[in-house]
Amino acid sequence: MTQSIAEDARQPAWLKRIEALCGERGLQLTALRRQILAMIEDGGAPLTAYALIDGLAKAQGRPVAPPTVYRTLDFLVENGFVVRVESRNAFAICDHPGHDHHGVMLICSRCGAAREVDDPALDAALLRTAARAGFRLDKRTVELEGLCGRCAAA
Amino acid sequence: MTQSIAEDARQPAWLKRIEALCGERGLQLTALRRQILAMIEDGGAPLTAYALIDGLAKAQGRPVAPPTVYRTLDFLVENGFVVRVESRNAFAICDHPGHDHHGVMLICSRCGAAREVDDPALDAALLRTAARAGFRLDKRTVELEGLCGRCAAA
DNA sequence: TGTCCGTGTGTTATATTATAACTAATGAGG
DNA sequence: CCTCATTAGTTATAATATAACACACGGACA
Repeated sequence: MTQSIAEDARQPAWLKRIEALCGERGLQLTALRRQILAMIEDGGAPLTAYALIDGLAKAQGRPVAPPTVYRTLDFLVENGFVVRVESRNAFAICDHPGHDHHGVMLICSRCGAAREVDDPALDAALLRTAARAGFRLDKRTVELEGLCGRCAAA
Repeated sequence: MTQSIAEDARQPAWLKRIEALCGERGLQLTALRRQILAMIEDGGAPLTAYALIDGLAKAQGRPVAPPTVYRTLDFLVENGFVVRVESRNAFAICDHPGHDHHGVMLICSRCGAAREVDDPALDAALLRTAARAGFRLDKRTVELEGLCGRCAAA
């Protein structure tokens, strides 16, 4: 209601993008969904469902049951706003929301940060690999673990 | 079971390979480890730890506690004889034991079968992606889900 | 105006996946 | 024989995830 123009203007790009997509698709970006998106974004690294459950409980001053968070994560993942990091049982903001995310997740084993990069050449290589094996590709999980530039320097 | 001596002599290639590696490295391929390898191989699809626990319990006629199986899986994975399929919380025989497995796992969403393929071109693409991001790569998790040739035909 | 319905959230209980910490058996080398 | 290292067994519990049902709320529309 009293949302100032200034605040509106400072809305991060990723959130604007997601709001636009929800508008287009008739999806509701509720308070809970926003809150969970914000927690994931702020985390600096992928967060587990239980980290979100705990954070949310703290923020709300009362316990939050797992299904509340898992359902919200399902929504966010299904709609491509969040990516599940399989090798960590964790969740990260998707850098290319809307598109089926063909991104590669680079996960630093030292600082825990995850960065999603999109690489058409790699993508093409994946498609060729699948095609050569006679495989009809639906979903990709590409997660690379190692040291990010910053941690490698240190 | 009609397991003949002839069959023994024809010990499957994967098992021979693993035995040889254990010999080289001074590792013990114990009965439990063999049994779990065999169960995974026979499964036709990656097996979860609890599927192994249940199968083993049935085979031995008495309960088997999780740590027994998880420890064995740790050994097999650490030594590159088995691969963990992250997107399924399951375990599959590694097709390239001994080498750090840079394989790609192709998982059929219909029949559940998983096939590991090695593709140098894809591997090179992964390395380039990591290098371009200033990332020192340690470990790869590449899992592609879709329909295998057989299931796609049906 | 009221009720029906779809969507989102809350609640309770439970299933599934995984590990910590300690004990016991076994076998190789002194 | 003793000692040590490795493997496996046992007990308890932690961490991750889902099923099933109840409640709230707002929009469609007779």
